[in-house]
Amino acid sequence: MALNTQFSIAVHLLVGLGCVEGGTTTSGHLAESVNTSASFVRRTLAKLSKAGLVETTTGKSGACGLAKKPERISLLEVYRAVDAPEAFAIHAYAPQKVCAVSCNIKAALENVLAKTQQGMEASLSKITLADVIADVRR
Amino acid sequence: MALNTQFSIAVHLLVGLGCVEGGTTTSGHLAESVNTSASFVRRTLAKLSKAGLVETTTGKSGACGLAKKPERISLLEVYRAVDAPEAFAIHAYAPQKVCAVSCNIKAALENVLAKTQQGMEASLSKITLADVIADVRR
DNA sequence: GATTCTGTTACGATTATTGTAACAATTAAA
DNA sequence: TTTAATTGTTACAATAATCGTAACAGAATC
Repeated sequence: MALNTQFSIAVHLLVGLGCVEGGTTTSGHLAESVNTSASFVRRTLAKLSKAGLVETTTGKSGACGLAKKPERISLLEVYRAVDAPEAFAIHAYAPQKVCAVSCNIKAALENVLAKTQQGMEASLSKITLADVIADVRR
Repeated sequence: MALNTQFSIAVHLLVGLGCVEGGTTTSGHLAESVNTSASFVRRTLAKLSKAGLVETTTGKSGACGLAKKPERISLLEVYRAVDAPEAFAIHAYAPQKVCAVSCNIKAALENVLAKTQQGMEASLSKITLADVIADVRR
């Protein structure tokens, strides 16, 4: 499997929960649909649960379901819930004192990252889970 | 070093080239400023060169310099030149025929990725290398 | 009390990225 | 003409991050 697919899988899981008969199912069934391990599903669901996007019940006949209507879940919330990686990473380095670029580039790159991140997040905030579900059903 | 720092390093290199006395320098000097290997610098510079952002001369007293004025280099060009990873990756999986979500989610996720990518790239396109250089000099 | 879930942790396998080294090609300088 | 210094490229090892697997505690139903 490719790397950094947490967000993608999280959306898949939520769409699954939004489409399933009765509105709830188990991590095992979700894992089949996503084709990954039940354990990874549970780890991801736990994050979504902590973020208030998913409700779970433990114990026998425990299950997972959406905590909110799909119309009220934006993909930005999902992105943040699974703490997916940022738009890009800034390289670590020991600034060379004699080099102005080396000393100041980090702050400048952080500005660039902030703007890039904002652009990406603005797009994510405009898409709701309901949009994705509608797209899947069509 | 953290992963996926290609874009960040590429910007660092270009800022270095934009600031250096005389406008040109060698991969060895750049590597010192970035604190990475000269070889990785050369690989990255080669991509930037193929994209027309950097000019290089080989041979003894070979060197690298910006191919265009910093005002005319957008960070989107840099991003594309180093083929940095996309905003997120879509997980690979074998669609389960009985599951509508599993069958259709991929296309829906591709739509999401396209929009997210657009948001990110729009932000990058608005920042020029000159902006970053000004930020470093300040 | 047994069963069947979730939540969590630990650890190994896998994969992608980065570092290192080597060498050919190129050009200036000696 | 030879030498030296540089880029461009490749191959491979080292490193780091992600993902899969397994195990187990806690919880709730049967």
